[in-house]
Amino acid sequence: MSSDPTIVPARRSGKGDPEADEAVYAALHAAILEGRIAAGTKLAETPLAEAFGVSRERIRKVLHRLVAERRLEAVPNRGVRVPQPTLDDVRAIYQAHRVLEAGVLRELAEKLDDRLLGELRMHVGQEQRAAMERDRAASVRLSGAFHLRIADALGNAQLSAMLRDLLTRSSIMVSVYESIAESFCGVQEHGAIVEALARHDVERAIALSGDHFRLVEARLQLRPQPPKVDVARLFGPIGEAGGEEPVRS
Amino acid sequence: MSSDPTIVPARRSGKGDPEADEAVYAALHAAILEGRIAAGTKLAETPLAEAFGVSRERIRKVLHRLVAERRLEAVPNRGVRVPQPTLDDVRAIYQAHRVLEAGVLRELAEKLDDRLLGELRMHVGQEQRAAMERDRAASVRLSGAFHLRIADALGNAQLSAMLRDLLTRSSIMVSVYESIAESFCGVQEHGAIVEALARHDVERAIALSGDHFRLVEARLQLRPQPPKVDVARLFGPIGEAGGEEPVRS
DNA sequence: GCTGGATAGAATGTGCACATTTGGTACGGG
DNA sequence: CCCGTACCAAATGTGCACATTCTATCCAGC
Repeated sequence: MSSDPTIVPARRSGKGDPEADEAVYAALHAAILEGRIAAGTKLAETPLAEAFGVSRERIRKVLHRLVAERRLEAVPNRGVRVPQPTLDDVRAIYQAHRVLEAGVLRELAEKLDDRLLGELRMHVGQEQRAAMERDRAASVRLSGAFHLRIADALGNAQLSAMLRDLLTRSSIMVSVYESIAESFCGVQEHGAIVEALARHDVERAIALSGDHFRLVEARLQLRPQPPKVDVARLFGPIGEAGGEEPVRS
Repeated sequence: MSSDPTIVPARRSGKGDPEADEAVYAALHAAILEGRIAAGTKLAETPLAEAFGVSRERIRKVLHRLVAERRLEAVPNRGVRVPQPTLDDVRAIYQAHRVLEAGVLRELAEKLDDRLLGELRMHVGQEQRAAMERDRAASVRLSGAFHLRIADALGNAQLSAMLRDLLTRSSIMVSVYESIAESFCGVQEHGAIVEALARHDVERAIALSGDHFRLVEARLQLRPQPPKVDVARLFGPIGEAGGEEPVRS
Protein backbone atom coordinates (compact mmCIF):
# COMPACT_ATOMS: atom_id res chain seq x y z
CA MET A 1 0.00 0.00 0.00
CA SER A 2 1.07 3.57 -0.54
CA SER A 3 2.40 5.27 2.52
CA ASP A 4 3.79 8.73 2.91
CA PRO A 5 6.53 8.64 5.52
CA THR A 6 7.38 12.28 5.04
CA ILE A 7 4.19 13.96 6.12
CA VAL A 8 1.53 12.51 8.34
CA PRO A 9 -1.30 14.95 8.92
CA ALA A 10 -2.45 15.52 12.45
CA ARG A 11 -5.84 14.03 11.68
CA ARG A 12 -5.24 10.42 12.52
CA SER A 13 -8.65 9.88 13.96
CA GLY A 14 -9.80 8.11 10.81
CA LYS A 15 -12.36 10.76 10.08
CA GLY A 16 -11.40 12.62 6.98
CA ASP A 17 -8.74 10.27 5.76
CA PRO A 18 -8.90 10.14 1.98
CA GLU A 19 -6.79 6.98 1.91
CA ALA A 20 -9.32 5.01 3.91
CA ASP A 21 -11.50 4.52 0.86
CA GLU A 22 -8.72 2.99 -1.12
CA ALA A 23 -7.59 0.84 1.78
CA VAL A 24 -11.03 -0.64 2.32
CA TYR A 25 -11.50 -1.11 -1.40
CA ALA A 26 -8.15 -2.82 -1.78
CA ALA A 27 -8.81 -5.14 1.15
CA LEU A 28 -12.23 -6.19 -0.06
CA HIS A 29 -11.11 -6.43 -3.67
CA ALA A 30 -8.19 -8.66 -2.77
CA ALA A 31 -10.32 -10.81 -0.49
CA ILE A 32 -12.85 -11.39 -3.26
CA LEU A 33 -10.19 -12.01 -5.87
CA GLU A 34 -8.28 -14.49 -3.77
CA GLY A 35 -11.43 -16.34 -2.92
CA ARG A 36 -11.14 -15.76 0.80
CA ILE A 37 -14.85 -14.97 0.93
CA ALA A 38 -17.05 -17.87 -0.04
CA ALA A 39 -19.31 -17.37 -3.04
CA GLY A 40 -22.79 -16.45 -1.95
CA THR A 41 -21.69 -14.81 1.27
CA LYS A 42 -23.69 -11.77 2.19
CA LEU A 43 -21.61 -8.72 3.00
CA ALA A 44 -23.54 -6.71 5.57
CA GLU A 45 -22.61 -3.09 5.98
CA THR A 46 -22.60 -2.72 9.75
CA PRO A 47 -20.27 -5.64 10.59
CA LEU A 48 -17.85 -4.53 7.89
CA ALA A 49 -17.86 -1.00 9.22
CA GLU A 50 -17.04 -2.24 12.69
CA ALA A 51 -14.38 -4.63 11.42
CA PHE A 52 -12.60 -1.95 9.42
CA GLY A 53 -13.18 0.69 12.06
CA VAL A 54 -14.67 3.15 9.59
CA SER A 55 -18.10 4.63 9.15
CA ARG A 56 -20.88 2.69 7.49
CA GLU A 57 -21.13 5.27 4.72
CA ARG A 58 -17.58 4.57 3.70
CA ILE A 59 -18.24 0.84 3.48
CA ARG A 60 -21.41 1.63 1.57
CA LYS A 61 -19.57 3.65 -1.04
CA VAL A 62 -16.94 0.96 -1.57
CA LEU A 63 -19.58 -1.77 -1.79
CA HIS A 64 -21.50 0.14 -4.42
CA ARG A 65 -18.32 0.67 -6.37
CA LEU A 66 -17.63 -3.05 -6.31
CA VAL A 67 -21.18 -3.67 -7.47
CA ALA A 68 -20.72 -1.25 -10.35
CA GLU A 69 -17.58 -3.17 -11.30
CA ARG A 70 -19.55 -6.43 -11.27
CA ARG A 71 -17.38 -7.81 -8.51
CA LEU A 72 -20.39 -8.04 -6.16
CA GLU A 73 -24.06 -8.33 -6.88
CA ALA A 74 -26.73 -6.32 -5.10
CA VAL A 75 -30.37 -6.99 -4.36
CA PRO A 76 -32.34 -3.86 -3.47
CA ASN A 77 -32.94 -3.52 0.24
CA ARG A 78 -31.27 -6.87 0.79
CA GLY A 79 -27.60 -6.03 0.70
CA VAL A 80 -24.78 -7.26 -1.48
CA ARG A 81 -23.42 -10.77 -1.98
CA VAL A 82 -20.38 -12.40 -3.48
CA PRO A 83 -21.60 -13.70 -6.83
CA GLN A 84 -21.68 -17.43 -7.33
CA PRO A 85 -20.65 -18.04 -10.92
CA THR A 86 -21.99 -21.08 -12.68
CA LEU A 87 -19.78 -23.39 -14.66
CA ASP A 88 -21.17 -21.80 -17.81
CA ASP A 89 -20.12 -18.38 -16.55
CA VAL A 90 -16.59 -19.62 -16.11
CA ARG A 91 -16.54 -21.16 -19.56
CA ALA A 92 -17.81 -17.85 -20.94
CA ILE A 93 -14.92 -16.03 -19.31
CA TYR A 94 -12.36 -18.35 -20.82
CA GLN A 95 -14.06 -18.30 -24.19
CA ALA A 96 -14.04 -14.51 -24.14
CA HIS A 97 -10.37 -14.56 -23.25
CA ARG A 98 -9.65 -16.98 -26.05
CA VAL A 99 -11.61 -14.98 -28.62
CA LEU A 100 -9.99 -11.74 -27.57
CA GLU A 101 -6.48 -13.18 -27.63
CA ALA A 102 -7.05 -14.59 -31.08
CA GLY A 103 -7.78 -11.12 -32.34
CA VAL A 104 -4.87 -9.65 -30.43
CA LEU A 105 -2.41 -12.20 -31.84
CA ARG A 106 -3.55 -11.48 -35.38
CA GLU A 107 -3.02 -7.78 -34.85
CA LEU A 108 0.22 -8.27 -33.01
CA ALA A 109 1.83 -10.29 -35.79
CA GLU A 110 1.83 -7.20 -37.97
CA LYS A 111 3.77 -5.07 -35.57
CA LEU A 112 6.07 -7.61 -33.98
CA ASP A 113 9.64 -6.37 -33.86
CA ASP A 114 12.83 -7.82 -32.43
CA ARG A 115 12.65 -5.80 -29.27
CA LEU A 116 9.17 -7.02 -28.40
CA LEU A 117 10.08 -10.56 -29.36
CA GLY A 118 13.02 -10.41 -27.02
CA GLU A 119 10.84 -9.21 -24.19
CA LEU A 120 8.34 -11.98 -24.71
CA ARG A 121 11.10 -14.58 -24.79
CA MET A 122 12.54 -13.13 -21.62
CA HIS A 123 9.16 -13.39 -19.98
CA VAL A 124 8.80 -17.03 -20.97
CA GLY A 125 12.29 -17.56 -19.56
CA GLN A 126 11.16 -16.15 -16.25
CA GLU A 127 8.20 -18.49 -16.31
CA GLN A 128 10.44 -21.46 -16.98
CA ARG A 129 12.72 -20.49 -14.13
CA ALA A 130 9.79 -20.14 -11.74
CA ALA A 131 8.46 -23.51 -12.84
CA MET A 132 11.84 -25.15 -12.32
CA GLU A 133 12.13 -23.64 -8.88
CA ARG A 134 8.64 -24.91 -8.02
CA ASP A 135 7.65 -21.35 -7.13
CA ARG A 136 3.93 -21.80 -7.52
CA ALA A 137 2.94 -18.25 -6.58
CA ALA A 138 5.36 -16.76 -9.09
CA SER A 139 4.18 -19.20 -11.75
CA VAL A 140 0.56 -18.20 -11.36
CA ARG A 141 1.44 -14.53 -11.39
CA LEU A 142 3.75 -14.75 -14.39
CA SER A 143 1.30 -16.92 -16.27
CA GLY A 144 -1.38 -14.26 -16.07
CA ALA A 145 1.17 -11.56 -16.79
CA PHE A 146 2.08 -13.31 -20.04
CA HIS A 147 -1.36 -12.85 -21.52
CA LEU A 148 -1.44 -9.31 -20.24
CA ARG A 149 1.92 -8.65 -21.82
CA ILE A 150 0.67 -9.75 -25.21
CA ALA A 151 -2.27 -7.38 -25.01
CA ASP A 152 -0.19 -4.51 -23.68
CA ALA A 153 2.12 -4.89 -26.64
CA LEU A 154 -0.54 -3.37 -28.87
CA GLY A 155 -0.45 -0.23 -26.77
CA ASN A 156 -4.23 -0.11 -26.66
CA ALA A 157 -5.53 0.92 -23.26
CA GLN A 158 -9.02 -0.37 -23.99
CA LEU A 159 -7.82 -3.84 -24.93
CA SER A 160 -5.47 -3.99 -21.97
CA ALA A 161 -8.26 -3.01 -19.59
CA MET A 162 -10.64 -5.58 -21.02
CA LEU A 163 -8.07 -8.31 -20.73
CA ARG A 164 -7.10 -7.26 -17.24
CA ASP A 165 -10.74 -7.47 -16.25
CA LEU A 166 -11.08 -10.93 -17.72
CA LEU A 167 -7.97 -12.05 -15.88
CA THR A 168 -9.22 -10.87 -12.52
CA ARG A 169 -12.52 -12.60 -13.17
CA SER A 170 -10.71 -15.78 -14.03
CA SER A 171 -8.90 -15.47 -10.74
CA ILE A 172 -12.19 -15.45 -8.90
CA MET A 173 -13.46 -18.40 -10.83
CA VAL A 174 -10.30 -20.36 -10.34
CA SER A 175 -10.71 -20.23 -6.60
CA VAL A 176 -14.12 -21.81 -6.90
CA TYR A 177 -13.82 -24.25 -9.75
CA GLU A 178 -10.20 -25.13 -10.04
CA SER A 179 -7.63 -26.47 -7.71
CA ILE A 180 -4.81 -24.02 -7.21
CA ALA A 181 -2.22 -26.60 -8.18
CA GLU A 182 -3.59 -26.66 -11.74
CA SER A 183 -4.39 -23.04 -12.13
CA PHE A 184 -1.33 -21.80 -13.99
CA CYS A 185 -0.81 -22.39 -17.63
CA GLY A 186 1.81 -24.65 -19.05
CA VAL A 187 5.04 -22.84 -19.71
CA GLN A 188 5.95 -24.68 -22.88
CA GLU A 189 2.61 -23.65 -24.38
CA HIS A 190 3.45 -19.99 -23.87
CA GLY A 191 6.85 -20.53 -25.41
CA ALA A 192 5.32 -22.24 -28.42
CA ILE A 193 3.01 -19.28 -29.01
CA VAL A 194 5.94 -16.88 -28.92
CA GLU A 195 7.95 -18.96 -31.35
CA ALA A 196 5.03 -19.24 -33.73
CA LEU A 197 4.77 -15.47 -33.60
CA ALA A 198 8.48 -15.21 -34.30
CA ARG A 199 7.95 -17.22 -37.49
CA HIS A 200 5.06 -14.91 -38.37
CA ASP A 201 2.83 -17.96 -38.37
CA VAL A 202 -0.33 -16.27 -37.17
CA GLU A 203 -2.59 -19.25 -37.71
CA ARG A 204 -0.32 -21.48 -35.68
CA ALA A 205 -0.10 -18.95 -32.86
CA ILE A 206 -3.85 -18.57 -32.69
CA ALA A 207 -4.35 -22.31 -32.81
CA LEU A 208 -1.86 -22.82 -29.99
CA SER A 209 -3.53 -20.11 -27.96
CA GLY A 210 -6.93 -21.67 -28.58
CA ASP A 211 -5.77 -25.11 -27.52
CA HIS A 212 -4.15 -23.54 -24.52
CA PHE A 213 -7.38 -22.00 -23.31
CA ARG A 214 -9.41 -25.07 -24.17
CA LEU A 215 -7.07 -27.09 -22.02
CA VAL A 216 -7.58 -24.79 -19.06
CA GLU A 217 -11.29 -24.85 -19.72
CA ALA A 218 -11.38 -28.63 -19.76
CA ARG A 219 -9.73 -28.80 -16.37
CA LEU A 220 -12.57 -26.91 -14.76
CA GLN A 221 -14.58 -28.75 -12.17
CA LEU A 222 -16.56 -27.77 -9.14
CA ARG A 223 -14.53 -27.77 -6.00
CA PRO A 224 -16.30 -29.61 -3.19
CA GLN A 225 -16.09 -27.24 -0.28
CA PRO A 226 -15.58 -23.51 -0.54
CA PRO A 227 -14.23 -22.02 2.66
CA LYS A 228 -16.78 -20.47 4.97
CA VAL A 229 -15.33 -17.82 7.23
CA ASP A 230 -16.69 -14.90 9.15
CA VAL A 231 -16.10 -11.62 7.42
CA ALA A 232 -15.83 -9.80 10.71
CA ARG A 233 -12.93 -12.05 11.69
CA LEU A 234 -11.36 -11.83 8.25
CA PHE A 235 -10.72 -8.13 8.24
CA GLY A 236 -8.76 -6.91 11.19
CA PRO A 237 -8.26 -3.24 11.83
CA ILE A 238 -6.64 -1.82 8.75
CA GLY A 239 -3.52 0.33 8.77
CA GLU A 240 -1.90 0.35 12.19
CA ALA A 241 -1.69 4.12 11.93
CA GLY A 242 -5.43 4.36 11.54
CA GLY A 243 -8.38 3.39 13.69
CA GLU A 244 -7.75 1.08 16.58
CA GLU A 245 -10.96 0.54 18.48
CA PRO A 246 -13.53 -1.24 16.38
CA VAL A 247 -14.68 -3.77 18.99
CA ARG A 248 -17.77 -2.64 20.75
CA SER A 249 -20.10 -5.61 21.14
CA MET B 1 -45.69 -10.86 -0.84
CA SER B 2 -47.24 -7.48 -0.17
CA SER B 3 -49.97 -7.69 2.41
CA ASP B 4 -51.85 -4.72 1.04
CA PRO B 5 -52.80 -5.26 -2.58
CA THR B 6 -55.43 -2.55 -2.47
CA ILE B 7 -53.15 0.20 -1.36
CA VAL B 8 -50.65 1.59 -3.78
CA PRO B 9 -48.43 3.97 -1.86
CA ALA B 10 -48.67 7.47 -3.16
CA ARG B 11 -45.32 8.11 -4.74
CA ARG B 12 -44.27 11.42 -3.37
CA SER B 13 -42.33 13.20 -6.01
CA GLY B 14 -38.63 13.05 -5.29
CA LYS B 15 -38.75 11.52 -1.86
CA GLY B 16 -38.80 7.78 -1.53
CA ASP B 17 -39.22 6.94 -5.16
CA PRO B 18 -37.00 4.01 -6.09
CA GLU B 19 -37.44 4.79 -9.76
CA ALA B 20 -35.89 8.21 -9.41
CA ASP B 21 -32.40 6.74 -9.42
CA GLU B 22 -32.94 4.97 -12.67
CA ALA B 23 -34.64 7.98 -14.23
CA VAL B 24 -31.78 10.30 -13.38
CA TYR B 25 -29.24 7.73 -14.51
CA ALA B 26 -31.03 7.12 -17.79
CA ALA B 27 -31.33 10.82 -18.51
CA LEU B 28 -27.69 11.55 -17.80
CA HIS B 29 -26.50 8.43 -19.57
CA ALA B 30 -28.47 9.25 -22.69
CA ALA B 31 -27.34 12.86 -22.63
CA ILE B 32 -23.71 11.83 -22.46
CA LEU B 33 -24.09 9.15 -25.11
CA GLU B 34 -25.87 11.39 -27.55
CA GLY B 35 -23.29 14.08 -27.08
CA ARG B 36 -25.75 16.65 -25.79
CA ILE B 37 -23.25 17.60 -23.12
CA ALA B 38 -20.06 19.02 -24.51
CA ALA B 39 -16.86 17.14 -23.68
CA GLY B 40 -15.08 18.77 -20.79
CA THR B 41 -18.23 20.15 -19.23
CA LYS B 42 -18.21 20.06 -15.47
CA LEU B 43 -21.29 18.46 -13.94
CA ALA B 44 -21.88 20.18 -10.62
CA GLU B 45 -24.04 18.38 -8.11
CA THR B 46 -26.20 21.19 -6.82
CA PRO B 47 -27.46 22.52 -10.17
CA LEU B 48 -28.24 18.98 -11.32
CA ALA B 49 -30.14 18.28 -8.13
CA GLU B 50 -32.22 21.40 -8.62
CA ALA B 51 -32.78 20.67 -12.30
CA PHE B 52 -33.98 17.12 -11.66
CA GLY B 53 -35.85 18.12 -8.54
CA VAL B 54 -34.20 15.44 -6.43
CA SER B 55 -31.81 15.54 -3.51
CA ARG B 56 -28.13 16.13 -4.02
CA GLU B 57 -27.30 12.71 -2.57
CA ARG B 58 -29.23 11.03 -5.32
CA ILE B 59 -27.35 12.94 -7.98
CA ARG B 60 -24.14 12.10 -6.16
CA LYS B 61 -24.82 8.39 -6.26
CA VAL B 62 -25.66 8.42 -9.96
CA LEU B 63 -22.59 10.50 -10.77
CA HIS B 64 -20.33 8.11 -8.91
CA ARG B 65 -21.90 5.20 -10.73
CA LEU B 66 -21.20 6.86 -14.05
CA VAL B 67 -17.64 7.45 -12.95
CA ALA B 68 -17.27 3.79 -12.04
CA GLU B 69 -18.50 2.92 -15.52
CA ARG B 70 -15.90 5.25 -17.02
CA ARG B 71 -18.60 7.39 -18.57
CA LEU B 72 -17.49 10.38 -16.51
CA GLU B 73 -14.17 11.23 -14.95
CA ALA B 74 -13.76 12.55 -11.43
CA VAL B 75 -11.13 14.73 -9.83
CA PRO B 76 -11.14 14.55 -6.02
CA ASN B 77 -12.82 17.56 -4.46
CA ARG B 78 -13.26 19.07 -7.87
CA GLY B 79 -16.32 17.35 -9.17
CA VAL B 80 -16.91 15.23 -12.26
CA ARG B 81 -16.51 16.14 -15.92
CA VAL B 82 -17.47 14.70 -19.26
CA PRO B 83 -14.25 13.13 -20.53
CA GLN B 84 -12.65 14.66 -23.57
CA PRO B 85 -11.25 11.79 -25.61
CA THR B 86 -8.24 12.42 -27.76
CA LEU B 87 -8.08 11.26 -31.33
CA ASP B 88 -5.82 8.43 -30.17
CA ASP B 89 -8.46 7.35 -27.67
CA VAL B 90 -11.00 7.11 -30.46
CA ARG B 91 -8.65 5.13 -32.63
CA ALA B 92 -8.03 2.81 -29.69
CA ILE B 93 -11.75 2.20 -29.36
CA TYR B 94 -12.12 1.31 -33.00
CA GLN B 95 -8.99 -0.82 -32.96
CA ALA B 96 -10.33 -2.69 -29.95
CA HIS B 97 -13.60 -3.20 -31.73
CA ARG B 98 -11.82 -4.46 -34.82
CA VAL B 99 -9.60 -6.83 -32.85
CA LEU B 100 -12.51 -8.18 -30.87
CA GLU B 101 -14.69 -8.69 -33.93
CA ALA B 102 -11.89 -10.53 -35.70
CA GLY B 103 -11.81 -13.04 -32.87
CA VAL B 104 -15.58 -13.25 -32.78
CA LEU B 105 -15.84 -13.90 -36.51
CA ARG B 106 -13.29 -16.69 -36.29
CA GLU B 107 -15.23 -18.32 -33.50
CA LEU B 108 -18.57 -17.71 -35.15
CA ALA B 109 -17.59 -19.45 -38.36
CA GLU B 110 -17.45 -22.75 -36.51
CA LYS B 111 -20.97 -22.57 -35.21
CA LEU B 112 -22.75 -20.81 -38.04
CA ASP B 113 -25.96 -22.57 -38.97
CA ASP B 114 -28.69 -21.78 -41.48
CA ARG B 115 -30.96 -20.23 -38.89
CA LEU B 116 -28.34 -17.74 -37.74
CA LEU B 117 -27.32 -17.02 -41.30
CA GLY B 118 -30.91 -16.24 -42.13
CA GLU B 119 -31.20 -13.87 -39.23
CA LEU B 120 -28.05 -12.03 -40.22
CA ARG B 121 -29.25 -11.73 -43.81
CA MET B 122 -32.56 -10.43 -42.57
CA HIS B 123 -30.78 -7.85 -40.47
CA VAL B 124 -28.75 -6.67 -43.46
CA GLY B 125 -32.00 -6.48 -45.37
CA GLN B 126 -33.44 -4.19 -42.73
CA GLU B 127 -30.33 -2.04 -43.01
CA GLN B 128 -30.69 -1.83 -46.76
CA ARG B 129 -34.32 -0.84 -46.43
CA ALA B 130 -33.49 1.87 -43.92
CA ALA B 131 -30.75 3.13 -46.20
CA MET B 132 -33.07 3.24 -49.17
CA GLU B 133 -35.68 5.10 -47.19
CA ARG B 134 -33.04 7.60 -46.09
CA ASP B 135 -33.96 6.88 -42.48
CA ARG B 136 -30.73 8.07 -40.94
CA ALA B 137 -31.66 7.37 -37.34
CA ALA B 138 -32.64 3.80 -38.13
CA SER B 139 -29.49 3.33 -40.17
CA VAL B 140 -27.25 4.37 -37.32
CA ARG B 141 -29.13 2.19 -34.87
CA LEU B 142 -29.20 -0.87 -37.12
CA SER B 143 -25.57 -0.41 -38.02
CA GLY B 144 -24.52 -0.70 -34.41
CA ALA B 145 -26.98 -3.51 -33.85
CA PHE B 146 -25.35 -5.51 -36.63
CA HIS B 147 -22.05 -5.75 -34.80
CA LEU B 148 -23.87 -6.50 -31.58
CA ARG B 149 -25.82 -9.22 -33.31
CA ILE B 150 -22.65 -10.93 -34.43
CA ALA B 151 -21.30 -10.97 -30.91
CA ASP B 152 -24.59 -12.08 -29.39
CA ALA B 153 -24.64 -15.01 -31.75
CA LEU B 154 -21.91 -16.65 -29.72
CA GLY B 155 -24.17 -16.59 -26.67
CA ASN B 156 -21.38 -15.29 -24.51
CA ALA B 157 -22.57 -12.63 -22.07
CA GLN B 158 -19.06 -11.40 -21.39
CA LEU B 159 -18.29 -10.81 -25.05
CA SER B 160 -21.64 -9.17 -25.64
CA ALA B 161 -21.14 -6.84 -22.71
CA MET B 162 -17.66 -5.88 -23.84
CA LEU B 163 -18.86 -5.14 -27.35
CA ARG B 164 -21.85 -3.22 -26.09
CA ASP B 165 -19.52 -1.09 -24.01
CA LEU B 166 -17.28 -0.41 -26.98
CA LEU B 167 -20.30 0.56 -29.06
CA THR B 168 -21.57 3.06 -26.52
CA ARG B 169 -18.10 4.53 -26.28
CA SER B 170 -17.94 4.85 -30.02
CA SER B 171 -21.24 6.69 -29.87
CA ILE B 172 -19.73 9.24 -27.57
CA MET B 173 -16.71 9.61 -29.77
CA VAL B 174 -18.73 9.93 -32.90
CA SER B 175 -20.48 12.97 -31.55
CA VAL B 176 -17.18 14.68 -31.05
CA TYR B 177 -15.03 13.56 -33.92
CA GLU B 178 -17.36 12.53 -36.65
CA SER B 179 -20.12 14.21 -38.50
CA ILE B 180 -23.41 12.45 -37.96
CA ALA B 181 -23.98 12.08 -41.65
CA GLU B 182 -21.00 9.75 -41.94
CA SER B 183 -21.39 7.89 -38.72
CA PHE B 184 -23.14 4.76 -39.89
CA CYS B 185 -21.38 1.96 -41.62
CA GLY B 186 -21.87 1.08 -45.22
CA VAL B 187 -24.60 -1.45 -45.70
CA GLN B 188 -22.95 -3.36 -48.51
CA GLU B 189 -19.92 -3.91 -46.28
CA HIS B 190 -22.06 -5.64 -43.71
CA GLY B 191 -23.65 -7.75 -46.40
CA ALA B 192 -20.25 -8.76 -47.76
CA ILE B 193 -19.16 -9.92 -44.30
CA VAL B 194 -22.25 -12.07 -43.95
CA GLU B 195 -21.78 -13.64 -47.37
CA ALA B 196 -18.14 -14.39 -46.64
CA LEU B 197 -19.29 -16.10 -43.48
CA ALA B 198 -21.85 -18.06 -45.47
CA ARG B 199 -19.01 -19.38 -47.65
CA HIS B 200 -17.09 -20.26 -44.48
CA ASP B 201 -14.36 -17.96 -45.71
CA VAL B 202 -13.16 -16.77 -42.31
CA GLU B 203 -10.13 -14.94 -43.61
CA ARG B 204 -12.21 -12.98 -46.05
CA ALA B 205 -14.79 -12.11 -43.41
CA ILE B 206 -12.12 -10.88 -41.02
CA ALA B 207 -10.40 -8.91 -43.76
CA LEU B 208 -13.68 -7.28 -44.73
CA SER B 209 -14.43 -6.45 -41.12
CA GLY B 210 -10.96 -5.01 -40.68
CA ASP B 211 -11.24 -2.83 -43.77
CA HIS B 212 -14.66 -1.79 -42.58
CA PHE B 213 -13.35 -0.51 -39.27
CA ARG B 214 -10.28 1.05 -40.84
CA LEU B 215 -12.56 2.95 -43.14
CA VAL B 216 -14.56 4.33 -40.23
CA GLU B 217 -11.32 5.09 -38.45
CA ALA B 218 -9.97 7.00 -41.41
CA ARG B 219 -13.03 9.22 -41.53
CA LEU B 220 -12.36 10.51 -38.06
CA GLN B 221 -11.58 14.15 -37.72
CA LEU B 222 -12.03 16.73 -35.08
CA ARG B 223 -15.29 18.55 -35.34
CA PRO B 224 -14.83 22.31 -35.12
CA GLN B 225 -17.47 23.32 -32.64
CA PRO B 226 -18.90 21.06 -29.95
CA PRO B 227 -22.22 22.33 -28.63
CA LYS B 228 -22.08 24.20 -25.36
CA VAL B 229 -25.32 24.14 -23.45
CA ASP B 230 -26.28 24.74 -19.88
CA VAL B 231 -26.90 21.51 -18.01
CA ALA B 232 -29.47 23.15 -15.78
CA ARG B 233 -31.48 24.07 -18.86
CA LEU B 234 -30.96 20.68 -20.42
CA PHE B 235 -32.69 18.61 -17.79
CA GLY B 236 -36.21 19.59 -16.93
CA PRO B 237 -37.89 18.34 -13.79
CA ILE B 238 -38.62 14.64 -14.06
CA GLY B 239 -41.57 12.70 -12.74
CA GLU B 240 -44.25 15.26 -13.46
CA ALA B 241 -44.69 15.06 -17.20
CA GLY B 242 -43.29 11.56 -17.18
CA GLY B 243 -40.51 12.33 -19.62
CA GLU B 244 -37.61 14.65 -19.94
CA GLU B 245 -37.49 16.55 -23.16
CA PRO B 246 -34.23 18.39 -23.55
CA VAL B 247 -34.20 21.84 -24.99
CA ARG B 248 -31.85 22.01 -27.87
CA SER B 249 -30.27 25.35 -28.43
C1' DG C 1 0.54 48.71 -13.22
C1' DC C 2 1.54 44.17 -11.89
C1' DT C 3 2.16 40.40 -8.68
C1' DG C 4 1.35 37.98 -4.45
C1' DG C 5 -1.33 36.62 -0.66
C1' DA C 6 -5.43 36.51 2.03
C1' DT C 7 -10.24 36.11 2.46
C1' DA C 8 -14.97 34.98 1.28
C1' DG C 9 -17.97 32.24 -1.31
C1' DA C 10 -19.22 27.96 -3.24
C1' DA C 11 -18.83 23.18 -4.11
C1' DT C 12 -17.55 18.61 -2.63
C1' DG C 13 -17.04 15.09 1.01
C1' DT C 14 -18.59 12.92 5.37
C1' DG C 15 -20.98 11.50 9.54
C1' DC C 16 -25.33 11.13 11.80
C1' DA C 17 -30.15 10.44 12.62
C1' DC C 18 -34.28 8.88 10.78
C1' DA C 19 -37.50 6.37 7.42
C1' DT C 20 -38.53 2.21 4.99
C1' DT C 21 -38.25 -2.42 3.97
C1' DT C 22 -37.29 -7.24 5.04
C1' DG C 23 -37.19 -11.64 7.54
C1' DG C 24 -38.20 -14.11 11.50
C1' DT C 25 -41.18 -15.35 15.19
C1' DA C 26 -44.96 -15.83 17.99
C1' DC C 27 -49.78 -16.02 18.33
C1' DG C 28 -54.40 -17.21 17.01
C1' DG C 29 -57.62 -19.59 13.92
C1' DG C 30 -58.96 -23.57 11.13
C1' DC D 1 -51.16 -30.17 13.87
C1' DC D 2 -50.71 -26.86 10.14
C1' DC D 3 -51.28 -22.49 8.03
C1' DG D 4 -52.04 -17.55 7.80
C1' DT D 5 -51.34 -13.16 9.98
C1' DA D 6 -49.52 -9.56 12.73
C1' DC D 7 -45.81 -7.75 15.21
C1' DC D 8 -40.74 -6.94 16.18
C1' DA D 9 -35.93 -6.50 15.36
C1' DA D 10 -32.33 -5.74 12.12
C1' DA D 11 -30.49 -4.04 7.94
C1' DT D 12 -30.68 -0.98 4.06
C1' DG D 13 -31.77 3.51 2.05
C1' DT D 14 -32.19 8.60 2.40
C1' DG D 15 -32.11 13.44 3.76
C1' DC D 16 -29.75 16.84 6.35
C1' DA D 17 -26.25 19.44 8.62
C1' DC D 18 -21.50 20.20 9.07
C1' DA D 19 -16.44 19.93 7.84
C1' DT D 20 -13.06 20.46 4.35
C1' DT D 21 -11.22 22.00 0.09
C1' DC D 22 -11.05 24.63 -4.05
C1' DT D 23 -11.72 28.99 -6.69
C1' DA D 24 -12.36 33.65 -7.54
C1' DT D 25 -11.99 38.24 -6.13
C1' DC D 26 -9.96 42.07 -3.79
C1' DC D 27 -6.41 44.58 -1.60
C1' DA D 28 -1.86 45.62 -0.17
C1' DG D 29 2.90 45.89 -1.43
C1' DC D 30 6.57 46.38 -4.77
